[in-house]
Amino acid sequence: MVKRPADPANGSAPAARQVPMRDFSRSLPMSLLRAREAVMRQFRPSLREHGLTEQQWRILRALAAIEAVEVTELARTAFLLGPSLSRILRDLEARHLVERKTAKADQRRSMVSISKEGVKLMASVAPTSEAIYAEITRRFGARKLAELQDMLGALEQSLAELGGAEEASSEE
Amino acid sequence: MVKRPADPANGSAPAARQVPMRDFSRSLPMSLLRAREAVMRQFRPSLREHGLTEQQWRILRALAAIEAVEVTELARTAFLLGPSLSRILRDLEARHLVERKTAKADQRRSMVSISKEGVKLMASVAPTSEAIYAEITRRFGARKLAELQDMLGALEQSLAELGGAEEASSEE
DNA sequence: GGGAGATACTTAACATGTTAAGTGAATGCG
DNA sequence: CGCATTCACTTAACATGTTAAGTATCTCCC
Repeated sequence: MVKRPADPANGSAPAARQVPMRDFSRSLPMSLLRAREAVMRQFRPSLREHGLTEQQWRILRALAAIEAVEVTELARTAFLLGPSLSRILRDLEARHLVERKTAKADQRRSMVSISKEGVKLMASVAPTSEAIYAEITRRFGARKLAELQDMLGALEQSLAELGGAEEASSEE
Repeated sequence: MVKRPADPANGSAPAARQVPMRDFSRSLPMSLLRAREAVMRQFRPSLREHGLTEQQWRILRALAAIEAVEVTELARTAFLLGPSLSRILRDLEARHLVERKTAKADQRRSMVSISKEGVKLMASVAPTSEAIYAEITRRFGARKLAELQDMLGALEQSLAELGGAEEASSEE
């Protein structure tokens, strides 16, 4: 707790304060990151008790709403990159929480679905999860929450057209 | 592009549609995640061209504003966990982008500062970075952006008091 | 002044993010 | 038909997220 007074005379003077930029802590990415972390911090303990990570939970939730999906489609729904999903599915399958079988019409595709055990696990997690979400909603305000979600959606839209990778010029 | 018609008669019926929950894609964590990803997708290519990851850039930015900081304080500013920061600092130091020296008064602490090379690198990245940020602001609207940041801050506040880990009961 | 406990990191171990490459299976077209 | 492309994943490799241990210092109090 002894807040030491910085001591700038600590040797040679470092080369700082020379590139003026927006206050870092108020940048949009940081705001979004902190907000999301604040939210997830509420859920993680509960998920952890049930042996699930955030991403595994996302996958189960995505699967719970449908009969079966292709891996690629699931990746889009759960917002995971292919490689991550590939690994996680391997593990979830080993734990018998999801099932997978190759599509008959196209041997490249595999259809993924949640298993009975998976459903059971979800049922045991969902109540707590919903309760936490409800508490968050209560604290922040349902109206404000809806408003926030709208703005986030609008932000996504604004940047969707912008693509996001075509501007490299000097290398390759 | 051949949108296959789901084919639910693909064998045994999977066990889905039994745990009703909010529409997954509209959950707050997902909204925040997607929004943040949409934003970062704009910055990553530019950072990558300069051989920096998002987190490395965060660290440099945090350091640019001050003379020197303790690692713990830097972790808070750059919003990184200790272990991540420890690894990244090791690498940034090896690349001579940051400097580190143990505090004289307390051998446990080390003071981190950005190097001249680090400043130079920042100077070469900052313009593009600022331009991208400006474009995002233009597209989404400066007013809405400020409003969004306010809401995100408010959300953090709402959940700050809630702590975020004291509710485990059955284990340990 | 010496040992218990708190501090400030660092390591370790495992899971995911991210990009690139690899693999086997469809497709298109000459 | 035959083969180059495209597709739908999976592997690989490296960086970070996340939690738990480990290590060296410091502090405090008897």
